[in-house]
This record gives sequence, structure tokens and C-alpha cells, in this order.
Amino acid sequence: MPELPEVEVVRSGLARFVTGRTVSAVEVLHPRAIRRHEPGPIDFAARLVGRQITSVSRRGKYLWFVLDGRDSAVVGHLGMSGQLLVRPPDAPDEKHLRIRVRFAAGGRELRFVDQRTFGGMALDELVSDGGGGLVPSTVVHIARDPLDPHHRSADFISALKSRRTGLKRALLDQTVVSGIGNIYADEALWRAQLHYAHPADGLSPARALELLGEVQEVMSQALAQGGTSFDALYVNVNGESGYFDVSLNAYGQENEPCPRCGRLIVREPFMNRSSFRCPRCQRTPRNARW
DNA sequence: GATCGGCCCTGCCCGC
DNA sequence: TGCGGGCAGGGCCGAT
Repeated sequence: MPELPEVEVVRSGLARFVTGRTVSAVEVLHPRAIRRHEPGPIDFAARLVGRQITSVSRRGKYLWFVLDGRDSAVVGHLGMSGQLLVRPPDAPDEKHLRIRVRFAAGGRELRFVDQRTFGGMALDELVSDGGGGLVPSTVVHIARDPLDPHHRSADFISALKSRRTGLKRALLDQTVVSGIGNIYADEALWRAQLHYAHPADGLSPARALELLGEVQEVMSQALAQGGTSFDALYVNVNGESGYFDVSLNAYGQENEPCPRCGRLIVREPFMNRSSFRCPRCQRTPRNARW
């Protein structure tokens, strides 16, 4: 389940491999992988061949390959199970290989592998991000992520203040802050000792800042360790898993003692998925917003 | 406009 | 052994 630290690990690995390379062939093996590219797979391939990749950028869980001319980019999202792999051309195809990209100089190829097909790629135009940079038009509504050097804590605090919902819903809302998924939301809330249903607009600026600090810390730690890995679905461009799961405190720890107080971590249904919390450290607020 | 719930999709796991 | 149902979850879209 790739989240921001995992996507950043993938982005940096890809940047080293694809920057300066020219696309020579594109093969779309599953149409759903490019469903957001409305003109379809033939158009997708035709418009990529011959283009040079000049850089690889990221915002939240979206990453994109900037093409020569700096007017367009290939936007990718890993979804729940996507992998962007750099493979020798003679390596056997992965079972869930969806897109293959070959380069003019030959050598290793780029493969988009995705078991559950929640991820995908699309060609998109680059537009101003309002701060002197360029982002794909489909990403412009996404807030800056907590690891972005231009991320402003004041924006995060005011975004929380404007939401009439619970804290976790707000954290998962990519227009409030991007890059946070279920895992890091639970971990950051555990660290900040906040219940997921605490009203987002009821958090003081100081507590909001504290929560943001916990988000940044847990993500930085995961990034330093190569990202979180729960199964073989998340891997870097070389197919290697991260190791951060050994240090998770709440997520996936149902019936395990809370590392802080010893009470057993509980799992509760939340937004058609699960939330993990310590019932003592993260007490249910009276004015909870579920 | 803001918020919320349903859906997409596949593989694994568990119970019957 | 085999089948069916539940679960995992990011983002989009329609309903409220």
C-alpha cells in the first residue's frame, strides 16, 4: 500500500534511471491502467514515443515524468498495489504487468505492474501551480504534502479549521494535505494521542501543529528506512521491500499492547476500512465526528 | 459548497 | 477440497 514515503522512494529511484532517456516504444497490456488517458492506449503510446524524459516529480502520492518541452508529463499513481519497476528486457513478464516502456538506448525497461488496477498512468498538460512551479492539470487541486519544502503549516491549520468533520477524514482528504493514507493517519494520530473522530475544526493551532509534526516525523522515519512494507505489493524500482512495518505502533496492531501504556490496541470500522487506536491514549471525545 | 457513502478491482484468508 | 464471502484501500463520482 504505497503512501507518500514509498512513492518518494520510487520517484528517486526512477529519476536516476529515466532522466535524459528517450522513449522508443510503449506497450499497454491492460486498458484499465490508462483509463484516465481518455484518448486510449494507441494515442498514449503514439504521443510518448520519441519524447525525452527530463525529470521525475511528485506531489503527495502522484508522481510524473516531465517530458521535453516542459509542456506535458506522464502522470502516474500507484493506487493500492502499483509498482514501477526497472527490469532487464529479457526478464520474464510479471503476472500483472500493465504497461511496458522501452528506451532508445536499449538496456533496462520501465514496467508498471499493478495487481488490483487501482493505479494508472495518463498523459497530461503541465500548468502553473500558482507558486512558480509546474504541475499536471489533474494534480493541481492536490495540496502540498508534509515533506514538500514549500508546505506551509499555516495552510494546514486553516484547512483543518474549515472542515466540519473528524480528524482522520481531514487527514485523508488530499486537498487538506496530501500523501497521507490509512497507515500514516493512524500512526500520526497515535503519536499525537488524538482520536480519529476528534472534530477537525476543534483542534487548537498548537495541537494541529503538533499533529503535523508527528505526520512529518513518522513519514521521515519511513522514508529513511525505504518505506513501509506489509506484503510483497510495495517494492522500490529494484523490487525490494521496505522495513518500516517493524516499528508501527498502532496500524495493524489489533490486540497488541500499546507501546506507550500497555492497553490493547483496538480496530474499529471506519470509512469502509479500519482504524487502529489505543482506547486509553486516544479516548473518544464527547463531540466526536464520525 | 461541503460532506459522505458506494464503487472499482484482485488476491488472500477464513469458515463452512 | 472447493466454494463463497469478507477484507484490504485511494480516489472518483453521485447523492444528500
